[in-house]
Amino acid sequence: MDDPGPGLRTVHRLRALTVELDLLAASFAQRHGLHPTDLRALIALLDAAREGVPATPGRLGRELGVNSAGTTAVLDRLERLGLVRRTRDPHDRRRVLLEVTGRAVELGQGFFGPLIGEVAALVEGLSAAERAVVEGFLAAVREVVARHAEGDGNGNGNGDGDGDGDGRGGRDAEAE
Amino acid sequence: MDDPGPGLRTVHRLRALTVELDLLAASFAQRHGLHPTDLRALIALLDAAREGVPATPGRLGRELGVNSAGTTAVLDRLERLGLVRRTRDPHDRRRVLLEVTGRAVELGQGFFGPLIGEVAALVEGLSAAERAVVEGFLAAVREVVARHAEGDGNGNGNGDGDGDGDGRGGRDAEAE
DNA sequence: GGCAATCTTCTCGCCGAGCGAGATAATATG
DNA sequence: CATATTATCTCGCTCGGCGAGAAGATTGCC
Repeated sequence: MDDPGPGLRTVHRLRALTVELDLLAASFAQRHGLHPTDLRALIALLDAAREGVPATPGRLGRELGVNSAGTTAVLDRLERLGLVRRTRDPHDRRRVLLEVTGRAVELGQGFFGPLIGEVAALVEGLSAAERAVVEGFLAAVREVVARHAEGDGNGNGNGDGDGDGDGRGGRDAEAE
Repeated sequence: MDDPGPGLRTVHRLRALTVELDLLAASFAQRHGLHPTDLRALIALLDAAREGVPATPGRLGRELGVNSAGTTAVLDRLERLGLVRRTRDPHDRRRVLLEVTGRAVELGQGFFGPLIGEVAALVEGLSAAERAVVEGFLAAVREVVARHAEGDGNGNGNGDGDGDGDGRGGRDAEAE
């Protein structure tokens, strides 16, 4: 029962949150006859649709970290469930374009909707300053995680005390 | 593109963060010959060890949402890798106690160490007030997520939570 | 134009993670 | 002491995901 510093305590809280979210996603997926990967794929496709990025099997597979064969299987399942439709790209007929159906959007809403609503309400109950703190924190953490994810192939030599010292520098690195 | 309210933007950021964390965990696992479930199991076991909670296959399986057969398989793999050791509980000899080896601790440090260090530093660079805001936000979100997880028909009583302090609540869900 | 290199997706065969059912051993309960 | 309960493990099976490679389309080079 050590008492870690406030930093560690917060880290721990954050991790607990992600665990909770994962469990929720897994149980939701199972309840709808989906596998965790299917749900991840669906989310990626919904995101792409929302952002207007054309979705293809290749891109999806890369995002999911799944083989092309596996990607085909995922899409077969999603298509069989009526959540995704495959159409050939008229401009490059090697490609297949993926479009999510209305049903997929509904499903996504069913999963995220209430959750998003509550959390959003929670955020909107904060003052502007508080909100800025939270957003800055999230963006900063994500930036850290992304950096670690990149230096993945080898022994990342980052234990060297990057020294950041005060972690409040410029964040909001990028848009998603 | 569309500009959702500040609430939605924050939600989106949070989700992006969890996705990033998942990918990192997956790639780390793969790099070490582990499966995602193995890594989750290892983390759960390390947590239990840190908190002084006795770890058993049954409890682990419940936390992971995995069958008893699957749990045995997970433990076989971890044991073969020299990360976990099984010993019979002398007080209740049906039980098997799980202890993580030093190697497992090292592995955990290798994964979380640098990340935790940076994020912790980041948190400690915040003022006390800002820290309170962040912690409050994380706790509130987690509470919301946990509530939804309950209503999701998933009976797994993962009360792990923040880890320091509360622990054995005793409210295990076996509503099924 | 024709031929080769390249890209995208899908098919096939296989491995193994995780499930259901049931076996086995130890502990509680009457 | 017999019986129910708890904890873990074994067996057989399904099916998600991987590697290899085929098939169709495009681009580049001569």
